Amino acid sequence: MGWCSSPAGDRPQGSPPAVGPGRRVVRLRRVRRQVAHRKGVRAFGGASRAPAARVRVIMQVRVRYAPSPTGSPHVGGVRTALFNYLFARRHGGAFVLRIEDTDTGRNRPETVAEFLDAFRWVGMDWDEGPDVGGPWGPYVQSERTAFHREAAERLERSGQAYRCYCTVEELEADRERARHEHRPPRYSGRCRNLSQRERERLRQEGRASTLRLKVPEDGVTVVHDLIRGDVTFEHQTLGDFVIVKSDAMATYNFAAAVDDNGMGITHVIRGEEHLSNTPRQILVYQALGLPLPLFAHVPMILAPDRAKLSKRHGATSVAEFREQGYLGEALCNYLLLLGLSPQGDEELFSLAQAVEHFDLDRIQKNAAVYDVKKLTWLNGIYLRRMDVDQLEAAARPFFERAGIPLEAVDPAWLRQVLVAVRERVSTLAEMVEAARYFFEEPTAYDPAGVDKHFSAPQTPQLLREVAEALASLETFDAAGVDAALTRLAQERDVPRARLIHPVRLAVSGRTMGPGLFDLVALVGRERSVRRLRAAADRIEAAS
RNA sequence: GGCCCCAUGGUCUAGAGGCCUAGGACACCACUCUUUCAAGGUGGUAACCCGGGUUCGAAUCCCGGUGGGGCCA
Repeated sequence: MGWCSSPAGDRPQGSPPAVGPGRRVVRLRRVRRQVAHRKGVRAFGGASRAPAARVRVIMQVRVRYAPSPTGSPHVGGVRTALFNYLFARRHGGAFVLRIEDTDTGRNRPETVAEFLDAFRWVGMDWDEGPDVGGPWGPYVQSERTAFHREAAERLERSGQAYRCYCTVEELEADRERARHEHRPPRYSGRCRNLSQRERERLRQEGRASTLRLKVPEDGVTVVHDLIRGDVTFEHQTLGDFVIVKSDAMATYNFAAAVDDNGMGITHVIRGEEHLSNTPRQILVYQALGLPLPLFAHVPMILAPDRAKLSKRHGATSVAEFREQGYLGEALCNYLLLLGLSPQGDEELFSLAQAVEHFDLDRIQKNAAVYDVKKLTWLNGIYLRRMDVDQLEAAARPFFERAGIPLEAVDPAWLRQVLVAVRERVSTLAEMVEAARYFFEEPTAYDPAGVDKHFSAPQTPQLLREVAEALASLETFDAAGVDAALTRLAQERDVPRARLIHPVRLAVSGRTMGPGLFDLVALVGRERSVRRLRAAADRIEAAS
């Protein structure tokens, strides 16, 4: 059968023993399997039921990310998608998106667009998906129910699955008993060997039924995980699990297996939370006589309190980061750094560069806690290195949203402001606030600054003199402002700093910001002069 | 409760038995640059979960414990 699993004692040839696979062994095995794969030993067919048909084709890598549209995409999901994307691009394969919308209760169809949006924003594109279509569709699970039904019927007909008429109460009681007796809470098998007559009688009673897969009572299923090595599950602990619910919908494990096969997926790369489900899916593949894909379970991302990510942890949804002024490229870089280590010490790289170096071998096994501070640091770097035109485009919406309309603003001047201001901020949202006084009159002066720089008795007088000097300046630019202030400081025999600090506070309302001469030059002659005089007035009025 | 995964500073990580006096990054602290604040530069504080083995030698391999996480309903 496939390369990934085997009943007890029936190990595929060429597979090394499961005992203590060191990292090195794992890698060797990985290479070997990859080769088998490349040779295209077996064709992955759509609904193909002829595993005997061996076609020599170059096997194309096909991976998928399959989100459930039940909420906003969060960083963990996006990172998993990123890994899939990288793997596909690295191996010249196809990256497929499939929407798993069969959990009808919690579905929010409108979030599908959010997912696509988030993926595009971090820089991914995909070869097949609900929006672009493709030859292996449909790409929405609820439209694939016919495949699930067909597969289920096949299993029922062949006796590999059976109808179970147990009621919820009965199952609950079983589980309770198992818990008391410290046994695994698996299905009792009560309906497994029902006679034709008994089954008929229960049906007549009007009992709802589920379809369960017959799991071999003994033996094990081993998952040959590309990241974790061999993981063994005893069938004893699995029990006959439900593959079709009483409402005729396929369960997750069943639908996922049928669809992954039906869409020609060769590598299932997904979050670690699915590792425990994998033996069930493997059992489905085997019952159906389908070749197995390769599995790789990537570690999860945890919130700072080490719990699973959830809304109460603040910004974990990609949309929130975006609204706070993080850059898609920066988030992408950060997510890649979480759980994946580049070869050298260089931590800055683009998605395209990551493709060059991507290797499942370098994915960490343990869950990672995300740290916004590092993301923020990275974002600042991206902000500072960003092309100015792109910076302008990215920043505009943030100004508009902050109530600073930009229609009347000269784009060239805007870009200069952005460049001056981006040196000292980490996000676009911060940038807007840091730049506010370039667009609006300062409404208040920094209180600490007032104490420090407005308290000297001669300050109002000096500010007025600076205003005069600027008003009569020949060329109003940074160098001119610099010269004017220096000259005035000499004439009044005060240190330059005695002028610079009050002027900064008067013109910007703040004690920090870009170099003062650039700042004044950018604010402009008119407004600078006006603000200097206004500050002088206010100081005098207050004393 | 059963099963599964995982374990290097506060956080992300390097580490494939001797290159380890455990390396890098964020954060933190100090210094430096400077008209302010940042950025930059320099330096610093800080980790192999615990206990047993195996070995001449263990962060690294094995076993057990502890802790964290996940799945099952």
